[in-house]
Amino acid sequence: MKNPSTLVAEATVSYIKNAFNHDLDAQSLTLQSTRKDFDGDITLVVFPLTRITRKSPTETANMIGEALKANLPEVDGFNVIQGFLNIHFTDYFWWEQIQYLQTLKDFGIIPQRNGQQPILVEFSSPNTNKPLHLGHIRNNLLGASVSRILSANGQKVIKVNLVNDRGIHICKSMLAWQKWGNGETPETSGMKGDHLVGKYYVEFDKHYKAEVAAITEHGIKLEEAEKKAPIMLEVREMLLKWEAGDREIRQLWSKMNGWVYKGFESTYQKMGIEFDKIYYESNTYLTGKTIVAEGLENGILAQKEDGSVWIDLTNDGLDEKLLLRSDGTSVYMTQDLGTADLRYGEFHPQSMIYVVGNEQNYHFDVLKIALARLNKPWAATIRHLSYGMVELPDGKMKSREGTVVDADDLMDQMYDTARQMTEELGKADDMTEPEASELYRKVSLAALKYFILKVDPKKNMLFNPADSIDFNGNTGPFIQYTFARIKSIMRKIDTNPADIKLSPVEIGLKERQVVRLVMQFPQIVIEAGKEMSPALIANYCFELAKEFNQFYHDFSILHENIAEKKAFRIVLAWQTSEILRNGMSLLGIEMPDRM
RNA sequence: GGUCCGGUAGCUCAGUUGGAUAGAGCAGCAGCCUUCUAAGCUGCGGGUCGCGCGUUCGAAUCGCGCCCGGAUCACCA
Repeated sequence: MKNPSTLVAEATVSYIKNAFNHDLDAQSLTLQSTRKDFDGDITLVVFPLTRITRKSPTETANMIGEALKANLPEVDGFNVIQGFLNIHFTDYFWWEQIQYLQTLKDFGIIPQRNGQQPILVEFSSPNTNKPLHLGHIRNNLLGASVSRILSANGQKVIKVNLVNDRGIHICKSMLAWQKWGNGETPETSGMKGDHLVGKYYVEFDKHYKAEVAAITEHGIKLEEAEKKAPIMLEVREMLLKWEAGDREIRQLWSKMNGWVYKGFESTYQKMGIEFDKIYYESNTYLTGKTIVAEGLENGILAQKEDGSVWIDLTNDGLDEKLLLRSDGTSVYMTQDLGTADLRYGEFHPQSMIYVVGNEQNYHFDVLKIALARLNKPWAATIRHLSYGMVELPDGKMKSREGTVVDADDLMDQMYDTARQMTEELGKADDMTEPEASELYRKVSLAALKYFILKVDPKKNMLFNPADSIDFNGNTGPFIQYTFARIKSIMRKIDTNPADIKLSPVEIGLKERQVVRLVMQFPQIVIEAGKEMSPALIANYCFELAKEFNQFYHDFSILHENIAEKKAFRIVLAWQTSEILRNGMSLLGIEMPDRM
């Protein structure tokens, strides 16, 4: 079934061909949805065409309008305002669209195509020295949502997580626990494992800062003091022991990481995040070295006198970049080269997407070029989904300064707010306790997820802990509420909306607005996939919900006297709810049947 | 300093390949529940789209130059 813009575009092209013997590219036409304050469904901007017609914009628009009306049975009228041709489609056309939708399942969602290479999406990628915070939430929600959106575009998606489980920062919490932990465990302390480990990371920093301060008082420079602080020397030694495979250290490492994983697992579960495959840096960090060694052999890379290995990217407008330290240990870039190569070998994906903050844009520029130089042609398929920081009113979150918004705390707070608000409104009065708590969970998560995902990924966004996330207006709960209202109507009828027989009806202005929006959904899904932007889905869902609410307010569905109209409205409402459910599920948001 | 990203209403954000009078939400004010759920709907006020020049029928959108904010340019990750 053709959509209105395609119909208009094709008819316009053939008219221009017939009347002016001019070949026009359908793509070059500017077609847009007619603005609300004008009468019509789709608008053709005719200014660019006046060069061909050699007539005024108004004349041109009128000519095309007449031609469309004559040649397209779907078009029953038009008006021209200053070079804008507003085309009006018949009620029957829109009615037919809805009738057609009735026969479809999951309109706008493209089923997975067979025989395709998968797309790999890496996201989350936490460090095991502290619990997840709001920044991680944005990362996780984006990664999960983009994965769903790509799936909805017919792709096979593999979600991977790369856990940064080793390194000096991990040793810091280990050392602090060793020194001051008194054998404290999640069980004895009653603390979630990741929070407990995070506590010792902060503890380390506290002692470290004190030591540095003490040293600088003796007139020693800060830079030197930072290197010489005894606790820092100790932690470096611990890292060496770890790399040497020291039994005791490895055991401590496994134990504390185990606590963290258990903690992460519960946070992920609350958030509704899951992965197809989890990589651990401790298992992959060595493989990058092999690639670097090969590059050295082939003369692609250069070794300096001290033994460090570099790649020269000055020809690409970048700098020289270190790939191996002089002591032979690997850096972040080294292991990323290795992990990428491993993954490519394992899945042969058509594309590898990395959901990583924009602070690492440079890193990914280097990664792509470095891999290409090292004869990995698939480097070109790497895409960095770079997203902006989540900022607090007084600037960036800093874990060491305790200004982070903790993921678990935030979700708990949201849950409490949802409960409080629901109770105030009396919405859960006739629900059982499990039903009610399930509702609080869905509503609070919707508020949080929507709040984050509605913002264009590449932009920084602000979170103000003082005024908590809204449940009214442009929010997740607003859309859920619209859905729940429709569900309530559906409970009152005894037929399955899919089975309702429709006959042609007159379609009112408000209904028409809803129908037009409904029909746009597939295009939005495609666009969101191309742009890797859940925000497009979020904004669309809001618009649809708002439009439906206006219709709902102005007209009755179940009390409509004319049977054909009533049937049409029921089906339209049902379609709206299906699209809201499918759209929101692309954001990882669940819809409650009642609220 | 080099590179990249951003600057739209008091606040948080939309604004498609350049198109009509720049839109929502929140906050403020004023209304709407004997009728399908008021977490809703309606109305009002609120703007030098950072600044300037240019490109053209037309610029928040494209180009150039400046101003402001952020990120990054580590033998950190």
